[in-house]
Amino acid sequence: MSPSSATKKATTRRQPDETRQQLLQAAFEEIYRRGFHAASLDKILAETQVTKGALYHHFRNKAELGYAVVEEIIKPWLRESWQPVKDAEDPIEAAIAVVQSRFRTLTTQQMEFGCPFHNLVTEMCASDEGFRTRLAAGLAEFREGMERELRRGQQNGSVRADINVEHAAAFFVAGFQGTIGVSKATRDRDLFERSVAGMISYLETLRPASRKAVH
Amino acid sequence: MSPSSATKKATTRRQPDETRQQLLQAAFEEIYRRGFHAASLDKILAETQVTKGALYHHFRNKAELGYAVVEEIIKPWLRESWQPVKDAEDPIEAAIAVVQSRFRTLTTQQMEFGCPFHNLVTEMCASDEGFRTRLAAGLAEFREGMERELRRGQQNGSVRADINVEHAAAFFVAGFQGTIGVSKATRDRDLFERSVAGMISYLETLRPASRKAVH
DNA sequence: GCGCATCCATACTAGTTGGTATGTAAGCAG
DNA sequence: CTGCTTACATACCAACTAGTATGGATGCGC
Repeated sequence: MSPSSATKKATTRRQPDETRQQLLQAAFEEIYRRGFHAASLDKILAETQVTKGALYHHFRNKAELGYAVVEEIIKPWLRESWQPVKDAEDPIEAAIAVVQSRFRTLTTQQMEFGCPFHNLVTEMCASDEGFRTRLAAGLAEFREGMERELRRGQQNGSVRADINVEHAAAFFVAGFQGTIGVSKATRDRDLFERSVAGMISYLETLRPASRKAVH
Repeated sequence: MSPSSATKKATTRRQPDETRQQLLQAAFEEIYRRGFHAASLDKILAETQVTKGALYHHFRNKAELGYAVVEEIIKPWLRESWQPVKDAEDPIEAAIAVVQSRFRTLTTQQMEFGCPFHNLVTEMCASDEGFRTRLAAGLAEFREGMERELRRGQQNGSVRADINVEHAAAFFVAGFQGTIGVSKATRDRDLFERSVAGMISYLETLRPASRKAVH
């Protein structure tokens, strides 16, 4: 609009990669806030100042845009979040740290809108196979990573040898998703903290008795 | 359709209560399967053979219809599901039984569409305060009931005295919601079972050592 | 400079949505 | 039977949706 705020309108040059990234980012925000169905392409275009022709040049349809958001934004973010657990020698300790960090840095807005990954799982998996397979793969990656780390922990003695890592990993993933999901309804920070405390207590039960309450 | 199955078209009489119930039931099904946003009033009307005038006579708008579904169908169902825990002298035992029963009776369709309560929490809480307050109240009822029962269990010795019941109840509710939510994406019955097993293991840790592995 | 694929802009459409305006028939009170 | 409220029925609409048709500009290979 204003000649001074020249983004790419003024430079008149074409930057397809940047255009695509802008669309992805705006689509992520819109989907995160309103859900995929309610997300409006027109709103995304208005936000990015990109035209419909450009959008449909980069993405075949709305679903493909959503898939790209999952693959290129949400999944990498999920991987990054749990990276610390992979690098730690004590996976339980690291998992607790990630959970606590997530709680401490949780903004009001994040509590309001929940987890972008989990939101899409709930909304889209039943009606769209393209979303379902991609999201299921993301969950599997998360869960299998947790399994691996728990096994590693069993070998180095930081995780009890008698627990079933498959059960524990599956329930941990579910408990984490559920904790954020529930807090979305209550918007009660204290309640969220209690659930987190419950989860941490659970994680503690996975450690050998000798190591309990170390942190 | 068939003249024998005369509902209210043939009897030409007016049955407002029944009409309302039909609408609620059909709305529940539609919302459960497609989510609230994607749920189409026209589809609900086509399903029930009720006209738009009738619908808007009974409900002011789509949101009010949704609220009524929550209050009159979903919440009572939630209460009923966990009733056994309230009547049992060993709440952990009872909770495990409910969870296991829920797993055993889970249909393919239920795994596909998830938990109607949790679906609405995820989809609507951020954008609609009417839904949020109602759903938060339902969750609070569930959680507080669990707290009560755990406290009672502490008194009669079926629950460890040193656990924090507020933490445990909050995490249990979250873990349960999360378990069903995750299974919606994976559609993997074995994985769901693993998560349930993980949850049961967690519940076991809430019992006194003397009572462990009783069931 | 020429040709061509990539990249984007504008205008438009068909379909669906929730919601409303208006009319009418049932059924109870009197 | 009269009158009024409840309970519907029909027709319609404005808003919005994703998606498309088409035209033009950019920029790179040659």
